[in-house]
Amino acid sequence: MKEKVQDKKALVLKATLELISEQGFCGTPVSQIAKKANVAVGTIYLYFPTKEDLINTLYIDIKTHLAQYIFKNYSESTPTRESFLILLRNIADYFIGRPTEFLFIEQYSNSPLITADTRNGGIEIFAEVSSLFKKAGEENLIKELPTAMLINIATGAILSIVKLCLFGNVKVDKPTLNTGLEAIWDAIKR
Amino acid sequence: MKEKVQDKKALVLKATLELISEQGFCGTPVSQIAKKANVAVGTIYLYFPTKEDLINTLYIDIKTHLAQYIFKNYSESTPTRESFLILLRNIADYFIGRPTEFLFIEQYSNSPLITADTRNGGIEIFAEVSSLFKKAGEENLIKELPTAMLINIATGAILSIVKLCLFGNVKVDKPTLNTGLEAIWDAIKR
Amino acid sequence: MKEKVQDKKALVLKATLELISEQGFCGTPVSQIAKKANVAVGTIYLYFPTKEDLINTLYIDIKTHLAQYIFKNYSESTPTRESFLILLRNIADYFIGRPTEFLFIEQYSNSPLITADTRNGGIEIFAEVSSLFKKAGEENLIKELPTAMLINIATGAILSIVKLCLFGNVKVDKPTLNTGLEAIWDAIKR
Amino acid sequence: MKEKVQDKKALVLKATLELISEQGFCGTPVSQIAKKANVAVGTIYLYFPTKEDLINTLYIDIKTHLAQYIFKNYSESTPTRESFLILLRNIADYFIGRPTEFLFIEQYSNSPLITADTRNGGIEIFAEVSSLFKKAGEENLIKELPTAMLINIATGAILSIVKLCLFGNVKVDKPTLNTGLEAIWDAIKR
DNA sequence: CATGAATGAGAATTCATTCAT
DNA sequence: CATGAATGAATTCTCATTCAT
Repeated sequence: MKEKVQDKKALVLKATLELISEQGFCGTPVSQIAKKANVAVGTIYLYFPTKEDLINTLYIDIKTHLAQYIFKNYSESTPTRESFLILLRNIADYFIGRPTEFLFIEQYSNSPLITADTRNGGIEIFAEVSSLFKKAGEENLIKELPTAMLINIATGAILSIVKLCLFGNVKVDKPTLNTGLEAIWDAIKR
Repeated sequence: MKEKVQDKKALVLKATLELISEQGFCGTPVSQIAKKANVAVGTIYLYFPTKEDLINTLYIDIKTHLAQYIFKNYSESTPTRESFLILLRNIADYFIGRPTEFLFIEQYSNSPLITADTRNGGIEIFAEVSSLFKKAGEENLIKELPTAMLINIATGAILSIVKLCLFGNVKVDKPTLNTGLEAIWDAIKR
Repeated sequence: MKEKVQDKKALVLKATLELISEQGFCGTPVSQIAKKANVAVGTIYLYFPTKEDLINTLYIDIKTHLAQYIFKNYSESTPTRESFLILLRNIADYFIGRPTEFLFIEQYSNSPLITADTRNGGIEIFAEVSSLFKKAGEENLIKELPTAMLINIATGAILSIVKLCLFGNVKVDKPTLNTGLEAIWDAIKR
Repeated sequence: MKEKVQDKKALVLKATLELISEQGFCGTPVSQIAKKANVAVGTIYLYFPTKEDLINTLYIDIKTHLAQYIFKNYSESTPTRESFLILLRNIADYFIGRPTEFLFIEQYSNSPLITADTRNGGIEIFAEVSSLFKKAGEENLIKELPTAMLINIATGAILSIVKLCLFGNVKVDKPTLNTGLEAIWDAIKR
């Protein structure tokens, strides 16, 4: 019974993700989402007060999911550089395996449709990542730049690499990708 | 008389840019654009067949403008690394001075609203940049990675730095920014 | 067990009355009635085939209740004028003590939502009142006007007085009210 | 040009009045109003921000129109009783010639759809009528009751008489109507 | 060229009603 | 009897686009 409910909600979110990342927010009527989710239009409004709410929930869900994924195989005891590369690789893996999620995030993280609450809400990756940078700083491994800037350089670069892997004209093989990740480290390291 | 025409067209594009980057495409009716541009609704359709066309034109305009701006102070004879840094700095300068353009590009470069033609059209930066990378490759200065990947790393990083400068919580001063740009070079360089 | 049933039905009718007289028919969803009545939506449809039926039942209920109330302290043997004033006072008392019922009646007695059946149905006050007017006529006490007109003058006036008492800016005290009722008699009397 | 505009607005109001007084507010979709007014749906929203606004405008319009009509043949110099009867007759005439307006007013003057602003807004009849009652009071012609109560008695009665004329089973001829109006005076007079 | 009133297709949202539990 | 999740028809309202002036 309880599973059924989660079922419908999840079906709606899945359909929304697929349609909206391909057609955009205004390009996809709620009716189409309903059809794709095999659900009545009214049912959507049973779980989400608004079409905008749907997209915000989706955003949070993906961010949360990503946050959990990012720390796979990650341990405080691992050497800093390696830790860093693991994080990068996890991000890459996550999105390369999920082109739709990637497109969605790329399109909507800067959209006015995403409320400030949503953008800042959800699980916090920042703290953990910051502590890694702090450790790296203490070990004199990285440049003397504001952590925020280092983080931005790294995330900007990694997402751009993912974009290349997913939609670029060239095929990126594993070793090339790895070298790419290491290049990001080179940007960060002292 | 010809200037007047260009005047109206430009006014419309300006209004569109400002409104759409703040409120999104579906969040801004054509009527609102008309009001902001001090122009009648019908006038807009004199210059642009479609609302979508408006946004696509805007996209091309900005890309073109950026392309011109990018090669300021750039010369083939300048040493490679310096050339590279000049390009990065130009990109940064361009967008830091134009937050609205930046927001617009961030939101719409991955949007289904931008047609394939538009995305690939306009003035070509790629050729010139590629030749710089080729030169750098011949000089053994950069990593043995596909040029596309190096470009993506660099552009991803630089845009992310711009985002930090424009909307981040920390203020980024000139020297910090410069060090950031150099960090990007570090990612690229062998 | 039977009482329980009546209980739920009554709860629903009570909630309907309160909500609908305040928010109007289209302003109050069945779901809201259910919530206010502490009952499931489906339960309402166990007792009433339709939302419209709900309002019609309510209308009949109130009319019936009023009809019973009207003849309090009324007796054929009482002098005509006094009888008349008793009826007026009973109507006033009934509604002044029941603002919600009053609002409901005022709003819906002329509404197309109330079916002809409902409007004419229920307990008949008319017969008894008519016979009072007939008696008054025979006693040469009242004007030579169609009974219907006399009745309309009286009911129009009394309901309007009630409205003043309930929602007017001035407070109406007992003696004033009584004088008002007597004024209505003055309209009727020869 | 300007007339055309007023034309459309007026057409919409007329259609609204006719449909809504017969079918009720929720019984008449905006689309139906548009059809009856020979106007596109969007046009309605060009003049009225909301369906509710439509009904409120209508209410004000009718009240204003009535207010103008009420003082036909009315003059301060006319003897008080006659003045009073003229007012009553004007009200009767107005509504007997406009059954639809009457139905509308009866249905909506107590409806929550009519905002407080609307109910209290528009042209003020009250002042003029009050001064008539004041004069009557000074002439010792009327009962010592709050003016508000006298007014309510009179208006309640006259509207109820109108209802009888319009929808009652008996036909009311001119002399009968006049006697009815005089009966209302009897209620008021000392 | 410029205008902006008019259009009506299409979108988001609501809500009376049903029915499986 | 009671429930309330699910439905989808119907409704309000928006807005891109047109066209007569």
